[in-house]
Amino acid sequence: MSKKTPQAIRGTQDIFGADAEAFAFVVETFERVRRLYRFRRVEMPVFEKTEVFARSLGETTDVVSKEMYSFDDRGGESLTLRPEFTAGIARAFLTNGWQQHAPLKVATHGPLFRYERPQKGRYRQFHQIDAEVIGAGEPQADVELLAIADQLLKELGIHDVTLHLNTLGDGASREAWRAALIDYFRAVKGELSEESQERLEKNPLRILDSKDPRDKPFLADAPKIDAFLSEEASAFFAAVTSGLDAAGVKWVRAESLVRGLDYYRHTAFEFIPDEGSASAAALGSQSTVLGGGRYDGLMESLGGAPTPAVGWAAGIERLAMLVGAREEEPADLIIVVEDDARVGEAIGLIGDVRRAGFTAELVASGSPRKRYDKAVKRGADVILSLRAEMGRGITTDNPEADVLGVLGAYR
RNA sequence: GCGAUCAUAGCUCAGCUGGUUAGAGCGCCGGUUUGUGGUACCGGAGGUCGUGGGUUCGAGCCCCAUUGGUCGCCCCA
Repeated sequence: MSKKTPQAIRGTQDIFGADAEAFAFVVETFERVRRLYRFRRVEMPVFEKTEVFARSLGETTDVVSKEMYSFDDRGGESLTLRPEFTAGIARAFLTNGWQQHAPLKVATHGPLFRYERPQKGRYRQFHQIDAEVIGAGEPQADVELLAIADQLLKELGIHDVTLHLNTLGDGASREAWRAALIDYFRAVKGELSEESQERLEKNPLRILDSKDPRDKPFLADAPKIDAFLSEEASAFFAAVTSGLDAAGVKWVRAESLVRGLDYYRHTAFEFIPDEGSASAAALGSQSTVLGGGRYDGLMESLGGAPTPAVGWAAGIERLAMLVGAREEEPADLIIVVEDDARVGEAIGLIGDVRRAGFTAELVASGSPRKRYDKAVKRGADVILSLRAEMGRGITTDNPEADVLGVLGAYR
């Protein structure tokens, strides 16, 4: 490595070849499925004023307090590279008068940035697909949002992940549950892991997620959200689950599934690989492939009117890992110029072929004698070789290939 | 922020307990062979062994630091 060449930034990736094809397959499939459900495409800025994230995610969250790429621009304003989509979309909903379109179903995808230690399925610049339904307070919105997620995963060929579903209740239910959890765990604080002792102050719901063996004995008897649900909240959850059943979306109840961000209410969910499955092995410790929930409280934190909303996001890199490497498609035609005098002829011909809608590649460099072999290695339906002597220069394993029609005179 | 582990050619790796000019396969470039053919052979380019210090008569190999990769904790998609 030359001293003069700068290295790529830690946690960024240069995606190429079969991996890039897998990435593109995820995005293309998402675009197709999103149209099926009539989610509207939106393009969002990659950066926002820092307060957009600070206010919506909460100053104390890990994301805001230590994972954001924030900087002052030349005018002295603090800006931040988006660490997630939802806050920016909520801001746009308020500043652009998108209320008039409510309930608004939108979808987007693109890069996000988080200053974290990279590991399997986790990067500093990563990419997500994202779907949100804004201004819809009824459980049917949750159901539709989960149905699109479920169909997307199936169309990607991912069948060994399951929807883990929970409810956090409405604001009052959630607060009562939270208080009960704090009481419960505080009583045994000394026996909890260091992490959980800290979580007790910052984010007590997260203790339920703990993998530490010291915490495990206390988890089973911890207070359950179901005991604190208001009548409305529990009716809401029942409507979501029966809607999922009607839609044919398989799910399991996950009582310890919580969200780190405070703005979540009611439905919370993650699609997680089944234990022992190929997808579980492919993802390592980053088990969640798609996650989200209802965030009825968010708009108010940004100064808007109370607005119900649900959404999810999924990591494209993680989905691409489950899809597996995909080979680039071979060309319909490769033209090999074995005689440099015929390069002009080749350029004209390949233009005709491409305008006719076929994929075509030209091999006209390197040792003329090795060009044909190079073409064979790359692979194509049809290889046309232009040599010094005239004569048949076409080889194909597929005599029915449509591209042969364009090549009439060369047969 | 914490921990583990790795870093030799474009790629995948070898390099014995530290000992002369650092190797292989693949790939790349050129040539020969074959001549409708993913063949075989010959040759070539390409490495200050991630970087910087140190120990030693001598370091790719040992020590320290640093950067980066990989994996885990935290957190999260």
